[in-house]
Amino acid sequence: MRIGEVARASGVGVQTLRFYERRGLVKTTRLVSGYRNYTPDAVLVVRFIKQSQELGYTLGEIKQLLSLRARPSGNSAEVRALAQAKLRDIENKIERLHQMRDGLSHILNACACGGDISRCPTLDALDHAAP
Amino acid sequence: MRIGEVARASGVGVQTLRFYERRGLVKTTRLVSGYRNYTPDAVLVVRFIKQSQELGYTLGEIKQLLSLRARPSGNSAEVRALAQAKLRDIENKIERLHQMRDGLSHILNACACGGDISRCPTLDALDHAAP
DNA sequence: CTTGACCTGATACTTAGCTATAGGGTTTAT
DNA sequence: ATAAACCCTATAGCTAAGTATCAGGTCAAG
Repeated sequence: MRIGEVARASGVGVQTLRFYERRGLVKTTRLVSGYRNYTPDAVLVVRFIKQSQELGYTLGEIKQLLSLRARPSGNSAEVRALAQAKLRDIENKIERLHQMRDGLSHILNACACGGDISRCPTLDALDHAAP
Repeated sequence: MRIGEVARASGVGVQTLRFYERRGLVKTTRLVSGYRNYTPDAVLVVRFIKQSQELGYTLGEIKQLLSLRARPSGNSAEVRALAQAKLRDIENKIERLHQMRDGLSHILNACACGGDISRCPTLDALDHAAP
């Protein structure tokens, strides 16, 4: 695939793809013309990058996550430790989102203010999301 | 509380607090001297901001989340709709994190590669996180 | 065999979210 | 009453992550 195709399929601009390549997030080969040649897998990688960014990861962290997928030969203990660390991190985020969700859904459902949030007596609910 | 106190208690710099005030995220009153006067609540707000950022929210979105807590008089239907939208957003994030977690924990546990990730046959696991 | 859509690298600009600096006023302890 | 530790505004600078522009090279269709 060429760069424009990948851009359309993954919903980013071509500049962004070149930028990701410079940052080592997406690999390409080159045609004789100099054109970048992407495998269809690149589309998945780019979508993964975008998803991860929305979940609060930086490009540096995402590069690490992608390296777990890239299967470096040897040194599997190190890779395993990284995967474990990332797993803990993800579970941490999930828990904090649960707290936010509970705070918000308290406002929306459990509270006895009859739908009128402006007169809700327990609106410190969101504070549970800020421990 | 004065700005330095709030900064220490919430783990950010005083510049950051002044910046948050300009962006309308943290309210203050002023002493005759011109010094900012914070309520202890500001510490919770700042921590909430930091937590939310790590979960992928921008300051603009966080301002909206905080407005749910600020109890604007009247117009509760609008506030309720916003809360509902944010709730959906949070549940969406939780789901995507679950997918990432499952992909990663597959690598770490369920896979029959005996701990050697570099020879794991099903390492497209992470792709499930990139739908 | 040229036109238009595509690609190249290099460079510069933009936005978000801070962070630092300059030049000064306030408060508190000695 | 003065030094240290705090505060003020204003302005400038920084990093991350793009986004735009320039001056060209490539390729498929007509």
